[in-house]
Formats: sequence, structure tokens, C-alpha cells
Amino acid sequence: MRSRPARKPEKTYHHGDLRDALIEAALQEAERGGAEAISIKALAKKLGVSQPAPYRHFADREALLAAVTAAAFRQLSALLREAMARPSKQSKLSRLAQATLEFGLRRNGIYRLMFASRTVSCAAKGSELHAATRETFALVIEALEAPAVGYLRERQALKIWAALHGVVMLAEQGLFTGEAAHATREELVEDFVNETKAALAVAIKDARRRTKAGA
Amino acid sequence: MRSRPARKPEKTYHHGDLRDALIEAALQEAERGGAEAISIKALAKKLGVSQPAPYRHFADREALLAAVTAAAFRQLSALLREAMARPSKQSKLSRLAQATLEFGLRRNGIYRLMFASRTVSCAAKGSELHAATRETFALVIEALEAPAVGYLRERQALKIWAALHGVVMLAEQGLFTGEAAHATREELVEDFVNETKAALAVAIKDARRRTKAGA
DNA sequence: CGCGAATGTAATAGCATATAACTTAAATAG
DNA sequence: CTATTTAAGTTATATGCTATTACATTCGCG
Repeated sequence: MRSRPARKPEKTYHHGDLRDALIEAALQEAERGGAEAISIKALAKKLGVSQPAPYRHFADREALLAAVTAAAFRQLSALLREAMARPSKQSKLSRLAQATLEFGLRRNGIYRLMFASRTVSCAAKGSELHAATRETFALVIEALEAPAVGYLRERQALKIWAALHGVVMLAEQGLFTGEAAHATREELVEDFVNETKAALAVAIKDARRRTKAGA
Repeated sequence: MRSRPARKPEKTYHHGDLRDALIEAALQEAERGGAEAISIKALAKKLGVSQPAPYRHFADREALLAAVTAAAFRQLSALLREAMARPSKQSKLSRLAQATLEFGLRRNGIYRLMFASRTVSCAAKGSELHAATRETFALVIEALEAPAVGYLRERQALKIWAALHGVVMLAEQGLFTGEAAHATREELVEDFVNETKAALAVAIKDARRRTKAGA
């Protein structure tokens, strides 16, 4: 197995690492322009291979998009993990939330690839993409720093995750202007974080009370 | 000015209402498949005109998409207005929220056209599309049934609007399965509605107190 | 060494966007 | 009521992307 060539070391018939190179290049393209900006032909040209070469590694464009999206989810997971590990006065949940917001705004093309295309919904249950999305969501649950209390913890995770995506989406649509500009996106996210914490505290207390009563 | 032909009454050189017919047909296509499913060529064929005919009415594909998206926003506005007008035991906000959720799930292709593409963010300030999105958001503010208290009302509108989109998005991604399935999408939306009402009540009381103190 | 599988290339079909040059019909001015 | 302008549609064509087929090269393993 040859190691990844830094920049096309010499004229070789075989690229050596085309699959990964395609994903990496596609992520770059998606960064500005989202999924639509990803063109197999353009990627092949950029990487110096013939136009149909990518089809040796991906059945079709959809398959490439799925792989790229999965890679993007892993990048987000890594980012969130780092944000949660970083020592800070803020809570883990707050750091995860703000990191998600920043990712969604700064790398919006990729963000849209991840959350605004049908690629994810079409991902089969055992697929690489499905696993990647699940792992990211698991981090959200982890960030709650709450014990498992029935389904209530997952519910709060779903709520904060949904709210975060909504903020990114509306921000990108330019709805944070006019009167609404007073509410910064970061403030809104922090609002949601605090509401989540409050609801979670109530849910936990509630569950414990019910357990005691039932025992 | 000829009236709209019901269904191609006879073989005429001029279609008579091609622009509107294109938008209508494009909405149908978008319903399943989102923006990607809209093909100028296919639309032309479907409507029985030559392939470049649509370019007489739209500069390019983007322009068509913008018009279609604007039409979709007007449809949503009409739906929400209707939901809010309907007599019910539920609050206006609750009805608007549930109607939005249903629209987002049932007509998901169109929903994605509206909220998950860059078309909206690229809409110029005076454009038809920009106006349509603003009008929809105005309905959200109206649904709060709250007096204007500085920017706090807009802030709550933004929050509930964001949360709603997040729920639709995650539902579409299939995240409401496993443990999370216990929380139905409708329940989650109702949670957000209640939190919004609570936060709004606090904000209004707060604002009044401050006004009194300042006077 | 040699053979099969993996990976790349060239050639080509098919579809979509978009433009140019030309045609038809509707609207309007004289 | 004709003449002319203009809106709206047509054919032909250039360009770009996806995808397939048939062929070529190299890698790795027995």
C-alpha cells in the first residue's frame, strides 16, 4: 500500500489513493456551493485522472455524495468532541451548541450537504453514513451530562439538536436582520441551551420521584 | 389578454399562460424530489412547448427556482393563515406550529426547496421571493398574539420558527426512531410552543415592569 | 514469473442548460 | 383596417455533466 502522494509525485498510471482524494476534494468543493458544486468530471480533472476514473470507486454520484457526507459528519463529530473536551467555564452542552452553530455558519456549504439534502434520509441502516450521523447524535446525548432516564434524555437531545439546526438555517436565510438583529444567533442558541438544561432537570427529578413511588 | 386555457384547448402557437403553468408544473415536480427534480427541459415537454420556450419567461434555471420558491412561500402563508383563522381550542401559535410541521413532512420536497436551498439566501432585498419569506415570518409574529415589546417578540418568533424547522429536518432524516421514537414530532413541537409562550409571558411582564420603573 | 483483480483510459451515448437566429401572432399606432 | 413593432414560440446548435462499454496498465499474490 503506497502512502498518499503529497501532490502527484510523478506521472504514474495509478493514482494510489483516488478514493480518499476524491472525498477530500469534494469536501472542498462543497464548502462553497453545497452538493450541487460537486461534479465528478471536475473532480477528476482537478486530481489529474480521466473523467470516468471515479466510477471505479463510487457506483454513481449519489454514492460519492453519501461518502462525502459521512466524512463531513465525522469531521463535525471530531470538532464537537474537541469542543466538549476543552476545559471551559461553559457547560459541555453550551460548548457543543456553540460549536455546532459556528460549524453551520462557517462551513455552510458542507453543513447543507449534511442536513439539507435527501442523501441522509436515503442512507440504509447499516451504511457508513447512517453510522456517522448516529455517532454525531450520540455526542449530543453525551453533552447533556444526564443519566439515562427512560426516553426523556433522548427527547431533550432531539429538541436541542433540532433547535440548533433551525438557528443555522434561519441565520443563513438572513432572517437575523431588522428588529430580529437584536437577538444574535449565539444568544438564541444559549437560550435553547438553558431551556434544555431546565427541562432536563425537571425530567430527572420527575423520573426519580416516580421511581421512588413505584418502588 | 387571453384567459388561462384549461388544458391546452387547441393547437395554438402561443401557450397563453406559460409562465404560470411552468411554476405550477415545477411545484408538482418539486413535491417529489425537491429542487433537483425541476428540469426546464422536462417542464417544457410536459407543457407541450419547445425546450427553450421557458427562457422567454425566466433568465435561467435559478430565476425559475426563485419564482417557484416564492410561490411555495405564498402557499405556506395561505395555509398558515387558514390554520390560524380556523376556530379551535388550541392557541393560534400551536395551530401555526402544527400546520408548519405537517406542511414540512407532507410536502417535503417543496419544503426543502424553500428552506434547504441557497435560493432564498441569495434573494435580493426587493425581490418577490424576499417579500414572500418576510410575509410568512410576519405570520409567525402574528401567531404569538403578543404586543410589541421591543425586540423580544421578534426574538421569540425567531426561536419557535427555528425550532420548527429543526424538527422537520430531523424527522426527515429519520432521527425519530429507536429510543427517540417515544417523542413524537407533534409532541416536540408542542413542547416548543409551550416554552415559547412561557418565555413570552416572562418577557412581557419584564418589559412592563421596566417601563413602569422608567416612567 | 505469471496471472487475476484492481484501477485507470478512450470513446461514446444521453440528457440538461443555455444561446442564436428565425418565425408567428398579438397589440397598437396611423 | 392595415402596417409595424414586439412578445412569445421554434429550430438548430454549443457546452457540460453523468454514466456505460470496451480496452490498457499495474499491483499483488501464488
